[in-house]
Amino acid sequence: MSLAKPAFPAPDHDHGRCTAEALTHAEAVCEQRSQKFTPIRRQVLQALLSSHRPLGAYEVIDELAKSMPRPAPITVYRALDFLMANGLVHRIESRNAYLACAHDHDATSAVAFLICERCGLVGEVPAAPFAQGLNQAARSSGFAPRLSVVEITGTCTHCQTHA
Amino acid sequence: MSLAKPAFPAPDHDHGRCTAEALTHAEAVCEQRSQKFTPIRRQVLQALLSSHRPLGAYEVIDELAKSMPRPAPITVYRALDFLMANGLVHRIESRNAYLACAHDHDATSAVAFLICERCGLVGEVPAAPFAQGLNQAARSSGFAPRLSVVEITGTCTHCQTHA
DNA sequence: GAGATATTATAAGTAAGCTTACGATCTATC
DNA sequence: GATAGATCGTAAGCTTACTTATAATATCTC
Ligand SMILES: [Zn+2]
Ligand SMILES: [Zn+2]
Ligand SMILES: [Zn+2]
Ligand SMILES: [Zn+2]
Repeated sequence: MSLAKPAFPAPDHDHGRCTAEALTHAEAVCEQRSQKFTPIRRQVLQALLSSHRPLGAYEVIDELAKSMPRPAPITVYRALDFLMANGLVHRIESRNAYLACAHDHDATSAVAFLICERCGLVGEVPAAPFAQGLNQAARSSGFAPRLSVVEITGTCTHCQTHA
Repeated sequence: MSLAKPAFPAPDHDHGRCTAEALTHAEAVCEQRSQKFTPIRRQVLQALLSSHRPLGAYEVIDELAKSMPRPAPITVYRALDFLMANGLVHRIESRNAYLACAHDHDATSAVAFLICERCGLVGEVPAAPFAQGLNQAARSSGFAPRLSVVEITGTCTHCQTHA
């Protein structure tokens, strides 16, 4: 509920507002970039926003099927591609799944994901604090890093206290 | 060729020796743990060792099919599970693929993977130098990290110089 | 309002990743 | 040498992930 969103979604956060803000943000981003935030793109984003869990493409389809004629895979993939290209959705590599980005971070700035093994929720933290160490480790091997995937599994605060 | 293996496999390294050492190491590990390094497990590891590229399960099957009756998926998955459980193989999450571990690192110590976009080779670097920063970033959100997936794509030394 | 461009719908298909089920064999261990 | 546990073979099937291809709309531009 605070203005600065926490890295990990609190169980008691105002998710309605959380969703609304994300949609508003998406509209703004598309406006800014002269990109069209079409109905299907909005619906896919809404499906992902329904939780802070990453959804596989077919889970998105299932989610959408609840409120519309079941979309074809290609339809969803196109929307996901669009949303990712515009920094509105992240792909969680270790899950082959997609997560709505609830933050207003720079599209180029790297993030790390915190994946709770117990409840499945996923949070984002900025990678800036440790990105340098990461890149340095790569460069010391003569490797030129371009994109880093950092996905940390563990237990979130809430699940730790409710063991 | 040096004793301390480089993080990224050099194009001119003695791969025969590299493979032989990895197999010897695997034998030793299994011996130590009273685990059986059966023929199929050895063959799967050898298939992965044939390159420093991560192979998908079906690529492993294809590789094995060259020198034996085509194994069933389950056969390969069982062997992969065994090899991973014993720290002889890593799973590259961003590729859904498996990589033979050529290093003698502690099974519990985290590693990061360097994935060359051009040649597909993958190197390992110890995550120790930046693991602390990583864990701290997670803990600052009250998150208890257990396992980190760090996969860095970019360009390896060799491919940089041979643009 | 004609033509170009972007987006979506429809249909079908490919292939990877992984599992379930069950019987056979092999290997300790008593 | 009987029993239990581990491993492997065989067969089949399921789900997810993603693509190709083509036709239909919608939107923009002149
Ligand atoms: Zn984000
Ligand atoms: Zn949790
Ligand atoms: Zn390793
Ligand atoms: Zn390379």
